[in-house]
Amino acid sequence: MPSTDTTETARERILDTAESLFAQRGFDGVTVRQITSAARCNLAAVNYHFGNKKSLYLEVFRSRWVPRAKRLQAHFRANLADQASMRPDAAAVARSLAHTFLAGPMTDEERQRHHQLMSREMGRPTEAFQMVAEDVIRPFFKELAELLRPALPKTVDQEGLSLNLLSILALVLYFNFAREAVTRITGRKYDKAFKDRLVDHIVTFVRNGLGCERMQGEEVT
Amino acid sequence: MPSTDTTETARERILDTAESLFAQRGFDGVTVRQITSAARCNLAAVNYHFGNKKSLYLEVFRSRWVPRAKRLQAHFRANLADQASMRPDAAAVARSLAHTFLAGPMTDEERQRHHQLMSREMGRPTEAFQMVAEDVIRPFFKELAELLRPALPKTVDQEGLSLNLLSILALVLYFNFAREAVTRITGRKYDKAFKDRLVDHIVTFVRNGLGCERMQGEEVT
DNA sequence: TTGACAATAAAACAAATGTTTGATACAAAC
DNA sequence: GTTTGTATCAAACATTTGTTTTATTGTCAA
Repeated sequence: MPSTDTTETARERILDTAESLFAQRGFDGVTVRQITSAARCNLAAVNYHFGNKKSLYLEVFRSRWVPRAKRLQAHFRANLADQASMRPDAAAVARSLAHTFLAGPMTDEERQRHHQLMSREMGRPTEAFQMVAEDVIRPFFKELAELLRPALPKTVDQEGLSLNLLSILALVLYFNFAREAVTRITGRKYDKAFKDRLVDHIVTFVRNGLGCERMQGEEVT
Repeated sequence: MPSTDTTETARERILDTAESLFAQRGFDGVTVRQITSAARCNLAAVNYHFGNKKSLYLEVFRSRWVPRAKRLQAHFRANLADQASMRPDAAAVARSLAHTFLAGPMTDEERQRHHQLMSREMGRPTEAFQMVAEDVIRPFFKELAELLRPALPKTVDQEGLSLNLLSILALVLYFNFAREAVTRITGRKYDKAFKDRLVDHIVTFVRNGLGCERMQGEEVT
C-alpha cells in the first residue's frame, strides 16, 4: 500500500493509490470509487484533478513510471561503470542489468508495482505503452545494443542480441508479475535467498545466450 | 476469432467466443453482452447455460484449457520418446518442451489464446488457477523433474531445475502474451522465421541452464 | 471586508452491466 | 393431441460505474 499521509496532497495520494491498484488489478479491474476511497478523498477528485479515469491512468505512467524507469537506467550505467571501467564485456552488462532490475534502487513493493504495470501494458498495449516504448524502452534497447556490439563474438547477430535482451525483460517482468503464482507452484517465497538466486539465474542465462547461442538446429517434427 | 458456425450449439459457441475474448482482454475487460453478441445468441444464454459470468469463465478452463494442456503433455511425451528412445538427456527434454509449447499440435491462434489465459491467471490467480495448478501444472512439473534428475550433473540442485522449468514457462508465456508489444518494440512480426528462432533460443537457454548454471556469484552493490 | 480562486464535498445523472423474468418455439415422449 | 422439457428471445430489473453539477470551505490578494 502506498503511503497515504494527509501531508501529501490529494492529487499525489490519488496517483500513488491508483498506481498500486492499477498494477494489482489492471485498468478495468479498478473503479474510481475504490481509488478515491483508498486515497481518502472525494469521488469527484479524480475528475477534478485528472479529467477522467483514463487520463489518470496515463498520468500514473507520466509522473510515476517513466521517472522511475529513468532512475533505473541511471543506476544501470553507474553500476556498469563501477565494475567495468572501460570496455565492458557481455557478462558485466548482463550482471548490471540483472542487478538493476532485480535488486536496484527500489523497495521490493515498488519494483513489483513497476513491473506489473509494464507487464499489463505489454499484454495489451494502450497509449501508455506507446509513450513508454518511444521515450524509454526503445532508446534503452539501442543503448544496450551499441554497448554490447563490440563485446560480442561475431557469431552473434543482431537478432540474437535482441532475443536475449527481450528475454531478460521477459524474465524480470514475469518473475515479478507472477509472484503469487510462482509461490503457489514452487512453494517458494520471494525472500532474499530466492531473489538472489533469480539474479544468478538470469545473469547466467544472458551470458550464455549472448556468447554462444547457436546449437545444432531444431527440426523435430 | 473462433469458428461461430450455426452447426455448433450455442453453448459451444459461447465457450469458444468467451475463451477468445477472456484471453484478449481479461475477465473484467469483457462484458456478457460482448460475448453473447459475438457468439450470435441471446444475452440470457450465458446465465441459462452457465449460471453466471464467473462460472462461464471457470468452465472455459475446465472444458477448453485443461483438455488442451493434457493434449500438449501427451505431445511432449510422444515427441520425447521419438527422439530419445531410452534415457533422454537434458537437451532432448529441452528440445521436446520447446517444440511442444511453441510449435506443437495447435494453430497459432489457439496457442496464443492458451498462453494468454494462463498468463492472466499467473498475474492474478483465481479459482481457475487453483484447479489448473493442482490438476495439470504441478503433476507435469513433477514428471519433468523425475525425468531430468538422472540426466543432470550433480552440480544442479532441485532449485536450479525448478528455476529453469519456470523460466521456460515464463518465456513461452511471455513471448505469446506480449506479442503485440514485442512486435512494436522490435519491429519483428511473429512469422515462421521468428518463431523458429524463438524455439532455438529457448532450447539453448534451457540446455545451458540445466547443465552449467552456477557462475562466480553476484555481489555488486 | 471583499472578491477571486483552488480544493473538497454531497448529491444527482446517465449509461453500462450482470442477472432475472415471462413468453414462445420446438422437438420428443406418452 | 397433449404434455414435458429444452432452448431461445425480448424486455425489464437492480446495481454498479464514470462523470457532472452545485454548493461549501479555506486561502490569499486587493
